[in-house]
Amino acid sequence: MELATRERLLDIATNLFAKHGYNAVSVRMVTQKAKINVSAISYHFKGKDGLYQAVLEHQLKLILEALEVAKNNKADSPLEKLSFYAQQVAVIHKKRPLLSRFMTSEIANPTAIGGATIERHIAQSYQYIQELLQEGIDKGVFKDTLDPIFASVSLVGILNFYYITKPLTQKFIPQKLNSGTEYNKQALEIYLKGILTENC
Amino acid sequence: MELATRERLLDIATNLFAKHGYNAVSVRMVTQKAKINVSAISYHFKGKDGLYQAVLEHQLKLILEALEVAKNNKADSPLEKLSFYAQQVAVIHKKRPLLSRFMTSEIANPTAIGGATIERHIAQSYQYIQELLQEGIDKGVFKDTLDPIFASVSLVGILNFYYITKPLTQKFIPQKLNSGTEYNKQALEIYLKGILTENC
DNA sequence: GTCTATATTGCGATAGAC
DNA sequence: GTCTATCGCAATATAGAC
Repeated sequence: MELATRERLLDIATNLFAKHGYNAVSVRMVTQKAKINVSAISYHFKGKDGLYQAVLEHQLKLILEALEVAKNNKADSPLEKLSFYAQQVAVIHKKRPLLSRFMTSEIANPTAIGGATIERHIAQSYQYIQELLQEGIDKGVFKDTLDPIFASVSLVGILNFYYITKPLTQKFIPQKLNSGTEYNKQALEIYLKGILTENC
Repeated sequence: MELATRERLLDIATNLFAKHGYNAVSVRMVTQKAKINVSAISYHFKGKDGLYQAVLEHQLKLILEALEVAKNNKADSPLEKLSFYAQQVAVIHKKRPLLSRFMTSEIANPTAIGGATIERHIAQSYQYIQELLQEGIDKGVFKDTLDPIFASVSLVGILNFYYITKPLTQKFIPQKLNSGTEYNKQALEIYLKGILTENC
C-alpha cells in the first residue's frame, strides 16, 4: 500500500529540508523525487512555506508533549526529575532522528517560518530545567554555587550535542546500535556528579 | 580612513552569511549594503563561492592555531591541559563572535564549500581531547569507566553550546559583559568534577 | 487530484565602456 | 577598480484544462 500523496511529499520534504536546509531545497526537487507535478505543493500545502511549516510542526510536536509528561512527575526529587528529563531527550531523538537538524539549522540561521516557533520550544525547556535546578539548590542537593541559568545551558548542551554533531562525527566516531542511549547515560552521569553537593 | 573595498565586502558578507546562511544571502544584498556594484564580487572574489570561502577561512583560522598552542603544553598534567583547552575555547569565541554561527550552520546543513573544511577542524579538536582524556584515564586521575569518545563529545558540547544558542537565548537569558568567560568557568567545573576519580 | 502552460521575479556571472 | 547592460537560468506560484 502506497502512502497518500500528501504524506509522501511530507516525508520526502522532511528528509530534504533536514539535510540541506530550507533555502537549499526547491519544491521542484521535492516533487521530482515524489514523481509528481510541482503544482501539487501548492494544492496540498499552499506553497513552499506551508510545506516547511507542516514538516516543522510534525518534528516539534514531541517536545512539548514530553515536557508535559515530565512536569507531571510531582512525586520525585529534583535529581530524579532531571534524570527523567534526560531520558526523555534520548527518547525524542530516537523517535525523531532528524529533529536535531531542524533545531540546529533554525538556531544558526532562523527562518521567518520556524524561528519563533523553535525559540518558544527551547524557552519552555530551559524554564522547566531552571526550576528543577533551583529546587535542588534550595534543598541542598545541588551545589549552591551554581548559576541555574548557566547550568541549564550546560545540561541541554551536554545532552543534545551528541545528536547535533552526529551527521558530522559519524564519519570518524564508530556508531553502535544504541549509542544514543549510552551517550545519554554517561553524559548525565558526568553532569549530575558535577552539580551534586559533596557528601563524603 | 575607510576600509578598502575588499575588506568592506568581507566584513558585510561575514555578518550576512552568519545571520542568514549561505543560501539565503545573495551577492546583490552584500553589494547593496556596501554601496557598490554587484560585479565587484566577481572582481575581488571570483564569485559568491569565493566570497564565502574567504569568509570561512578568516573565521576558522584561529581554531587550528589555538590547537597548536594547546598541543605545546607538554609540561602540564591532563587536567591542566583540559583546563587550558577550555580557556582557549572562550578566547576564540570572544575574538570571533560569529564563528559558532558558521560552525553550527555547516554542521546542520553542510555546504559544498565549507562542509569538509569544518569537518577537518572538528575532527582534529576531538582527536586532541580524546588523547588527553585517555592519558588522564591511564594515569588514574579520570574515572576509568569513561568512554573517551563520548566524553570528548560531552566536553565540546558543554563548552560550546552556550555560544551556539546565544543568538536565540539572549532574548530570555540576561546578558552580562563577561558572561562567556563566566559560563565557561562553571561549565568546566561541572565537567571536571564529573570525570575526576573520587578521592575523599 | 493532477496536469500543462505561463507569469513573474530574482539569481550569479560577465563582456565591455569608462 | 567600478560601472552599465544583459544573458541564461531557476525559482515560486497559479490559472485553467482534464
